[in-house]
Amino acid sequence: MLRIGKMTDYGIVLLSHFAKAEQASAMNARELSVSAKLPLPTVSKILKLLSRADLLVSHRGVAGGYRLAKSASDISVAEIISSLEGPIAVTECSAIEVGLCDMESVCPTRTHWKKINVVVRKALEQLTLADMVTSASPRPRLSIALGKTT
Amino acid sequence: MLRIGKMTDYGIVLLSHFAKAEQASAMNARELSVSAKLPLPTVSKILKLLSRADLLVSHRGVAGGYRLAKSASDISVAEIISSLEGPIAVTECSAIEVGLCDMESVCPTRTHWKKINVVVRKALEQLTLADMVTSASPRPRLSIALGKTT
DNA sequence: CTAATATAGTACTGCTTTTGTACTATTTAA
DNA sequence: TTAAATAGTACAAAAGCAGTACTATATTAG
Repeated sequence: MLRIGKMTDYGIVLLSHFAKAEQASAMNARELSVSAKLPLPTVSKILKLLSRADLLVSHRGVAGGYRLAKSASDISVAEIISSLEGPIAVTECSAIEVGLCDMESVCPTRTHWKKINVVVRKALEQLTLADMVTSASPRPRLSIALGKTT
Repeated sequence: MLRIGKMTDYGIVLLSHFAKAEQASAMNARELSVSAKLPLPTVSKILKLLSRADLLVSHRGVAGGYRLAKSASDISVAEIISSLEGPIAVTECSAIEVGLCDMESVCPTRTHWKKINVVVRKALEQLTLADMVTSASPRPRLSIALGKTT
């Protein structure tokens, strides 16, 4: 089913709130919890992760809060996913390097994941937070050209 | 982490065996279990699913077994994934239609998943089983052009 | 016609992952 | 100095998935 976690779902929702009110510099976790109707601890957790990944800038203290670290069109969906769920990889054995998976000698084509990952990651890098907020473009026109190097 | 289940992993491995020996009409579950070094019950389960999805053709009885239903270049990775894990969708609320998710009024951009799904699915439809078997093309040259309809 | 072989279907158990929460520390401004 | 807000860590509960076993059905061989 190619699942991405709920955390990423929430993350995009929260980031969308920032993107829509980009002028309002700072929003704190409680405000967002109310406006997004998500539990506060969960919101805090996600905002934390997003700021650690430099998608949000945090400001602590009394009048603190979070704000978008860069323009919504400069934040790719790939970035959002990898900050909330780790590197984009379809299975463990292709996240890092070759040679970790001890079954590599057994299965002749465990390299297939690398190919799949490349395709998926490229696709997600094209989508930005700005695209997510745009209610227009019901179906983004998309063409993928896949040429082999052989 | 964008996880796809192990079942799909195994499925691609098994299908690769068929693709490599495409002339050998039929292979049964036990043979494949040995050559792929995967547990027999698991192999059976996967082959069953793949044949139900018309990627393999089954033949029961004494000299029975499975064989590829069509050419490896006509089997897309998207097909393989959806036959082993259900429809390709990143979350439940975008698998089918709009209107199921009761939070749709709350979150202004729950439609984001639809956009993400379209991009990912398109990407996976481009990759075929034949690509998986090709040990050449270490990094498939890939260009994605994304134009908005607005 | 019977027996042997192989797939088809179903149901169940254990485990891993992920979600969600709570608690404590640290920073900042009034 | 105090209050407000983020940072960090640790943990418990729940959901999803992997893997196995068992039974039924079909097909071929003798």
